Amino acid sequence: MRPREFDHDDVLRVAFDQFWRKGVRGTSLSDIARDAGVQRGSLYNAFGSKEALFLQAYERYAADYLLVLQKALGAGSLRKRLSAFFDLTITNFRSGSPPRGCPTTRGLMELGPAEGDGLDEEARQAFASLISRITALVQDTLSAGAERGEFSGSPAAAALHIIPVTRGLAVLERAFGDEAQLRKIASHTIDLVLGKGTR
Amino acid sequence: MRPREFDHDDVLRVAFDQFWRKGVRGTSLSDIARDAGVQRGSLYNAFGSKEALFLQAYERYAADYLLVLQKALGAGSLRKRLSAFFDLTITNFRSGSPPRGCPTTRGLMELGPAEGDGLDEEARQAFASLISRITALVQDTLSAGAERGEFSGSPAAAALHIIPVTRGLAVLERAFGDEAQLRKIASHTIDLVLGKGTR
DNA sequence: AGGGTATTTGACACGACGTCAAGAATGTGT
DNA sequence: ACACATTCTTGACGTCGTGTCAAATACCCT
Repeated sequence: MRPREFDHDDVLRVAFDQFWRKGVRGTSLSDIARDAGVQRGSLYNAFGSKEALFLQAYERYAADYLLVLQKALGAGSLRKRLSAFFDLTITNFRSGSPPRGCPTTRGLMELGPAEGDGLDEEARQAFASLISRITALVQDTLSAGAERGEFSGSPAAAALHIIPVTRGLAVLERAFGDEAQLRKIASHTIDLVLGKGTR
Repeated sequence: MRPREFDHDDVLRVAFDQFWRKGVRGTSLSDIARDAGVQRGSLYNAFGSKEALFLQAYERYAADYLLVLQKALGAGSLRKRLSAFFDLTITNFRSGSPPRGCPTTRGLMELGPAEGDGLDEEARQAFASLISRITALVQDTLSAGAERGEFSGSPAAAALHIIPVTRGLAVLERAFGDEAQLRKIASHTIDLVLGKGTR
């Protein structure tokens, strides 16, 4: 066996950085190869295809991101936890300059189920999986809050409400790029869920 | 002058149908040309570029969609109007088989601000414009409801809350394809905004 | 009828994805 | 120590998509 001349994880990191900044369709394997100091053909040999490379890079990101979220949601009052959740969400897709947006949301729209290529069903599942896990995390947080008397509604219903808001924030970020607006919506949503509504 | 051999609007309709089903990046001008019975070069001559063609087709869609929305939001109690709004939203991106999703959300992620090409700022503006107009429409609906005593909160704040939810629904539609879930979230959001929260 | 003008048409350049065969470098068995 | 098998690397190739250009074409107008 001939050994690899590059580090598998390094390539994954370089690749995801590009995918995040320029989108999957907007990033060519030549770009990644140049940036990683690897020949394009080696990428095909090691990962199989552009989509497979993206998926591996994305799974890495998703696992890391979940850990960060989990840590941030583990302390403080329920309000503080929800606040931290939204803050992390917004900070995540306002990172970089220009802001890189939400890779999950963007990926879903770029690679999700398409007519013809039945291939990207696997991609859809990867994105859906991260969203599901985040939903579960938020729901657990709400449940814990309910047990401590900080919340008196249905954790499942509330989580099912919070998640689409965060997905919507990702869309609005890209449409308007107005971080203050995002934070306003986030804080308003927390108020609504916790019971200090628009009334 | 030599007259056009095809109908400008026909091409726009055919093009948007393809863009909607397969995404902008996933639709080639050859596809559109074949489907419209036009030579590819003629499209470049008439519209300039793929993105310009998409933008014209999208503006047509946006104008039509706004009219439909406006009509649907014009009658009934506030609750009925909001319900009609969400229903139309969901029905819109559950249309077709497989469901075509939300062209605005997908377009934003496919064509929004990207590193390098400063060109698609125009596209971003088109998407943002539709979202803004829908926001204004919802806000007006809430204001009218407030005057009639059906709502006692801030129309601006409530609209700013409802819109990201609809954007989030577009994302979840693509991630899970579960229409029942979307409708559940919608009805829950109405309850929250109108004051029957999770409490 | 004829000239000007815009449209059509096909060829071309370029870049991207993906495949393939041939070359190169290492571990392994004798 | 040497040869072999196995994997990685490298460059060439095919295909498809975007966009440009010049030549051919068909119509309107005078």
